[in-house]
Amino acid sequence: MPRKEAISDCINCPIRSVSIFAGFSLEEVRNISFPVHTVAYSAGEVFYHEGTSPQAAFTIKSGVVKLVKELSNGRTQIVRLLTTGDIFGFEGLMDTRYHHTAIALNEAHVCHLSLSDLIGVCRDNPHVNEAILHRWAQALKQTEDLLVELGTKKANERLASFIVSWCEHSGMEGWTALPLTRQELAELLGLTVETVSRILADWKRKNYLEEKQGAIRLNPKKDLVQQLVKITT
Amino acid sequence: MPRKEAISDCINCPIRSVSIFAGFSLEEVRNISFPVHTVAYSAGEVFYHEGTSPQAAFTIKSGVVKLVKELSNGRTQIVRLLTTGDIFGFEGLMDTRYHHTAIALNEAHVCHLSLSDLIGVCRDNPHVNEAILHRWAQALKQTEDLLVELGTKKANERLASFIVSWCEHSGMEGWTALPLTRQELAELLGLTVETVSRILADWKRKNYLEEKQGAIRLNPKKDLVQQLVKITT
DNA sequence: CGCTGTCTTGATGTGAGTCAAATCTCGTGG
DNA sequence: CCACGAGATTTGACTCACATCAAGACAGCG
Repeated sequence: MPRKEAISDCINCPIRSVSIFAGFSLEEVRNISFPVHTVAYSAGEVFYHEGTSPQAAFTIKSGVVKLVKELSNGRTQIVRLLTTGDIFGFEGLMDTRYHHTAIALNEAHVCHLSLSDLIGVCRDNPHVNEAILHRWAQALKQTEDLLVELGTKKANERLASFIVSWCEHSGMEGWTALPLTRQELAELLGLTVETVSRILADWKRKNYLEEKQGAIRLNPKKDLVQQLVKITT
Repeated sequence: MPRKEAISDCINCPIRSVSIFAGFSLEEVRNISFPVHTVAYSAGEVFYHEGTSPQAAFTIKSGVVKLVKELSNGRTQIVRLLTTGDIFGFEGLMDTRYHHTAIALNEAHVCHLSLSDLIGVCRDNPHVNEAILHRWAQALKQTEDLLVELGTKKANERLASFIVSWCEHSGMEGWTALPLTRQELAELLGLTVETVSRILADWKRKNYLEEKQGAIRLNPKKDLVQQLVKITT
């Protein structure tokens, strides 16, 4: 799997303001003392496997990444979805194993941060430290929200609130890329492919939403979006 | 609700070694510059409500605490169970609202740590900082594990793996206190009271486990414990 | 253009929710 | 110390949402 690599231009990084270096001055960014590489991964490529020994952490410049846990019996749960600005693999700072398998859902560009380098930065720089703490908090919140979905809602409610929040997250209005297969939606929401397919097909028939090669659009006629949201409660 | 309070004797604290002050020298502990109170809560008492403004964080000296999230429609999800040595309310360090409602499941003794005091300690002391980061990581892992349970397993499997891990957690062999009502087991595992009751009744009939006023014991005859674990996969 | 994998749809089974009632527990006050 | 009542637990009968099994229809790609 030949992968494009390049030294990152941190100074002009478009996501610097949301990265863990957000608190850095230009000066400090310039002084980042270790190499940061931008690496391209294509859909389906694995960043690392659950249980293996952590070498690196990543920041997403573009693309969508899933973190999954797999049971011995083959059942799979997507634990978190990550997009631009999100970081992953940082459990390597605290633990000797990765907690999930990380896989790109589409063409993704990420910054590769070697953990051995990162540990030092993290220790020396309170900004980074705090930034990382914030990310953990955020991840926990996200995970808890998903937990509540799975624990308290039924199939159509889960799907509705996921779709709606996914579309909102990316600005709403118009087409939103949704690089998840039915299978993956199922693995995220604790359902089966068939159930997801049926519900989505139903909504398309009812004109609640449209779908077009990996992108969806909620029908702007308000009451239809409401239909979805209201299910959510 | 009259509640017993007392200034904590941090030096001789039985859980100091697992607390966020674990890395402190005796000297440092002696110098903790703010008052730490030990407070007793009785079963059902609320530490704080989701969405309210954080005033304090807590460390459990004894007892069991549940963190719950409630939906507008009345459905409730227990997000995490906490026991001796665990901390909660620490999202107050990062956010302006508590993320859950915290409730004592039985008589509980906790150390009350004022957040305004804690912020300073946290900033000044890398040990504490790291300890807290560790707790976040731990909480995330725990939550993810529960998420996987809810997303991939069926009723009896969820209940089995919860019971087994709960018993293991507290040393196994013999009776283990289980201060959860059927309702609460249901709210933890995304089930209904009736389902929990039925499964448990069934296991008791089959002699997989015994129950006696808020305590359970897995039947030591190995194959029966195995029954439970094997369901778990 | 055929193949492979994804998606849709139908038929059927069943796990678990719902509703309702009987029974058990335990704390309270007489 | 016992009786009472509120809440917790159990149990049964019934329903329904979702999983499972099994074909087709439909891409996207070599």
